Amino acid sequence: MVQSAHPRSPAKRRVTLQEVARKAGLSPTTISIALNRAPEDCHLSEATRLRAIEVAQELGYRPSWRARALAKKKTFTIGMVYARQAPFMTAVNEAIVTALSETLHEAGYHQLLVPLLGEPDGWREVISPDRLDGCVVLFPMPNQLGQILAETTLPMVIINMLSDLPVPQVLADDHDGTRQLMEHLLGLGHRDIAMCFRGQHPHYSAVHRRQTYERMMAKAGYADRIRVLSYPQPETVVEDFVAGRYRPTAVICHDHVLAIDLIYECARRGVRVPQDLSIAAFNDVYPVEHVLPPLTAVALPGQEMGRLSAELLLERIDNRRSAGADAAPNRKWLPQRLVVRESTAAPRREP
Amino acid sequence: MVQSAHPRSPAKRRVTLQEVARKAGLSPTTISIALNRAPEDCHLSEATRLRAIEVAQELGYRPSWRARALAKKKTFTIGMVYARQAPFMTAVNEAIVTALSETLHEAGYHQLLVPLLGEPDGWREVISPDRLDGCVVLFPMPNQLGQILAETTLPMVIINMLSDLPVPQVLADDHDGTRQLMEHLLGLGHRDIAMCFRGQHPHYSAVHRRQTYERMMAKAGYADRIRVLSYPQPETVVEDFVAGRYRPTAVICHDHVLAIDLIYECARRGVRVPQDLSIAAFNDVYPVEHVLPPLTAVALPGQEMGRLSAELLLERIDNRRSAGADAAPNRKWLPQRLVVRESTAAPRREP
DNA sequence: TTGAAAGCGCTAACAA
DNA sequence: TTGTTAGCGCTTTCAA
Repeated sequence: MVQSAHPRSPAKRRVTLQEVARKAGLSPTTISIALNRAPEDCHLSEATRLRAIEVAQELGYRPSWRARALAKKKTFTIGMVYARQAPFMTAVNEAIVTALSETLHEAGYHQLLVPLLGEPDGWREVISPDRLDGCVVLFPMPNQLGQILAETTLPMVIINMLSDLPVPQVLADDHDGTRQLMEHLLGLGHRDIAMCFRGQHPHYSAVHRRQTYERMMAKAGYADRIRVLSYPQPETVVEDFVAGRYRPTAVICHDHVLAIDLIYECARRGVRVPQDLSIAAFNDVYPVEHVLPPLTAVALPGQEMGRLSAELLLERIDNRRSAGADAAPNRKWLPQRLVVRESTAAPRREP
Repeated sequence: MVQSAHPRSPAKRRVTLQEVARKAGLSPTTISIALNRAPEDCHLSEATRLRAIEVAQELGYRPSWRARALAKKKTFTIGMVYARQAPFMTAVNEAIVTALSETLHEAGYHQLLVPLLGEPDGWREVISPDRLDGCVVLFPMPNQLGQILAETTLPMVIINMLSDLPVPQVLADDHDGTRQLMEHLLGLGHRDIAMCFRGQHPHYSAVHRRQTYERMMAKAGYADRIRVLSYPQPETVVEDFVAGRYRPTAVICHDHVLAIDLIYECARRGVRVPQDLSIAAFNDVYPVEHVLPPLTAVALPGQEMGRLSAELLLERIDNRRSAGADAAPNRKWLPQRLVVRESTAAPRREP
């Protein structure tokens, strides 16, 4: 059983353009053009074009990604830069990353995970035009990253963060989201509305939500009822409520985790939601719809943010517009959507 | 203010090895060796070695990742291969991916996202030794992927799935996890224990959990009380319970989403957990600890799975052992951990 | 101990 | 319309 040199695994050597060219009796250049250029703008005789394609097919030719990357100075790779652990799977980022994948895939790009591990010098190594064609920066952003981003010429887009860098920033319109939520609550007849945070948040969403909350309370004539709670433990809110120290009729939570903790603390202490207290949250992600009662929430436009980010990035990659090409930050505020569920209702009539 | 040719952006041309060599009065080869080899096994005079490093430093030399990839036939990139999946699965994958990132990072590797979008031919393009040094396959795996994996020589590891491919598979020991949970429930005095699935699951976890459940019920003398529920809607379980059609004292849910829906349906219908019914789940991920009552759950060893996968992969990349080098699947079963919380308790005494 | 030369496999400017 | 010639920037024999 002489198996002519390949016993079982034919040791699959790569077929190169050279070989296709030789076999076709054409030059590598010609093959390259025939294979890569669209029929219309490839100035080759139809005969040679087809012959090139045919021979390539016949030999099972597959272009070498590495060689192409070197020659074209392009890796068709976009870095997903993030500090937290695997945020690309995290609830809020999931929709963003999924939409990014889809849009980038259509354009022939892949995503490289760039978790900010180890020393900043290592970050610089990968956040570079040599390794990537562009990058997307996700929340949160460590301080030392700013310097690196400022120095590179790599095209980039910053998602869900405010930055002074002169690059596109895709953001959620929290002023409008909060306005919608406040209108909903005010419309139900609430006057004692509190806003609740867990600790400090330098994030723009915290600032904007708070600003609009306070502005709308004032505009509705309830300036004296403004209350921004910032407890380390959500239990405190319910304890105060039960003890009668502070009894709002509605609480807006800065995020879904907080709201879910609060809703369960209410259940535990016998505070009925929404009869005794309405609860609303930001971030319409699992499991806000699966708790009792299902939460009214403002949804981050994750899909739109992902798609727009990809488009902005691809646009400036195509235009060879690198970082620093813009004079100022270019901020895109995307609208949020209020999803009303059972956790908010009209307050009980005042005694 | 004559700024000697660079107004602000010095148009940063890349510094090459050639240039460093010229400036140092040495050859590119020497510089390359001085920079990349460890001092001990780089047979260069200490003087030249230091000179090379010094000049490289001085010129701000950074090796070209693309050129190196071409020359060394290595991209230091690992593909994360996954199909679009139920959102709740991402929570389970998060720990796995995070641990993978850390271990791979230490070894100098990055991760490329390989969502299985578009046509399988496109998948083959990227799941290739030209583009990647290895890949990790995550659950679930589309049928057409099997063929591609079987044909490539790319080193790989399959996570949380059973496959006939002769490659390493990192799995959770569901027999043991279920045993722990069953011992917990039987120890509490439960006899009418049901196991609940949402629809069909070809996944090994469903099979193993069920097998061990049935085996242990039988061994405890409750063979006649075995009940495997597979309702499309979890409400049905609670409806039956309330109507008295079937009243188990404990239910084991195949996943946390199901358990949370169930716990919530119980609250709605007035079934007290755990007094009337104990509920336990698989997958110890958010928010099982944040619901009322917090759920007893079996934790998938995500971190260990991620780390082991990375190690197995790196090992066979180093050994140049590619797919097909093994004769049979190499399955690693990692232990799960039972986390007891408040959703399980002793059943009420029988009337 | 150091360097010359030949790849790695493709693309792109320029000729023919 | 096709082919020639240089790169792309580094690594790696192998010779000096």
